[in-house]
Amino acid sequence: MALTTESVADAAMRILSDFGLGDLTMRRLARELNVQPSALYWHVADKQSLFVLLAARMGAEADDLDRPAPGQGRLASTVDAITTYRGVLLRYRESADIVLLAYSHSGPTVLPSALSDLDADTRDFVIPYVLGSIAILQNRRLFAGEPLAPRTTGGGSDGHAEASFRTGLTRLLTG
Amino acid sequence: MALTTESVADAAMRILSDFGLGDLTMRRLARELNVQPSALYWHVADKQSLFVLLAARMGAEADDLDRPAPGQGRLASTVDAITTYRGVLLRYRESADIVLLAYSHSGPTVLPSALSDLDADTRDFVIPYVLGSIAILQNRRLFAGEPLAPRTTGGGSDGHAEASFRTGLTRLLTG
DNA sequence: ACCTGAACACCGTTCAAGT
DNA sequence: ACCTGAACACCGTTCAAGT
Repeated sequence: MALTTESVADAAMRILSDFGLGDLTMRRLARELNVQPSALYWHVADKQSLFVLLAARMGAEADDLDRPAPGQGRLASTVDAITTYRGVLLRYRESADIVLLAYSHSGPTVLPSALSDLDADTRDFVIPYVLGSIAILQNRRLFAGEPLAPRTTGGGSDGHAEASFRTGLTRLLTG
Repeated sequence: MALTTESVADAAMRILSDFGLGDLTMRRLARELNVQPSALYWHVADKQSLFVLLAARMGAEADDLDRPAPGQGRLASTVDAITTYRGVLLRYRESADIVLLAYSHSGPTVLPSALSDLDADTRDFVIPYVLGSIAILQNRRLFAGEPLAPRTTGGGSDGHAEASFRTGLTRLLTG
């Protein structure tokens, strides 16, 4: 049952999706793993670099989910892939705050390829839009306070919010 | 020298612009004001509602600065006003994180009129873009770590970052 | 009405020491 | 190599009690 960087990140992902960012503390994480808080620092430099790990995982998760529909233009499949990413982030409570930090710190490597493959100029206004939209949505949910929420974990669409997201995204991508 | 909600907010703005969000704690704030931490809670409900106060101040500050240039179209003057707001936020280290929280919590009232006057549908993709862009820029600066930084406090333009910001903004506003 | 003092229940991180 | 134990320097918030 030895600790690894992976097992630490796994536990962190679970805490994040089940309880949120407020409960994702190094001490809580250690408790969950039945070790002393100080043990974590052997496997991870500090909390910030744990965030980078988590962000990269969510990016990879979106890449895995994303098999582009055939007979689709470049624009449409990019919009779809980014929307898939949005769906992934929405499953991890305040993930957008984490990704925002991690991206500011480590650059596009923490993002899914749908975003990191864009040319640098496009990235500079698409990424803020994507992360900003999700962050606001997630913080709104946080304040709405769902103590035992009807978490729509099902793959269903998001309704108006998702449609609006796609509209803005399309405007930014069609310069 | 009695404490007021305003004097608390004033001190908080000073700490934010001089030292950043990491130093903006209730205890530090109390120390600066020569009172016990508990004294603050008579004037402000909690830290979150202090953030709402700060966000509203920055919105108002942008409104004050903004005298629209004559002979300009609606689009151009909106872009200018929002760019002015961006300039205000950039003077308060990690302000975008605060405004993001405050906006998620309290809605468009904490924003400058250039943003709150937009119709609801436009707001839904412009505001995430604006706050996301500034948040990323500010966090990048934070990690770049300027212990005794050459803070470009002068009113000079921001170069590429500002130009890119305006481009994206224009795309979003011209549906 | 406005503030102090003391407490409660926490944080992230470091580091000698153990195995 | 990997982890414990103890410490350091903090947090936000509450609440009885003082003036």
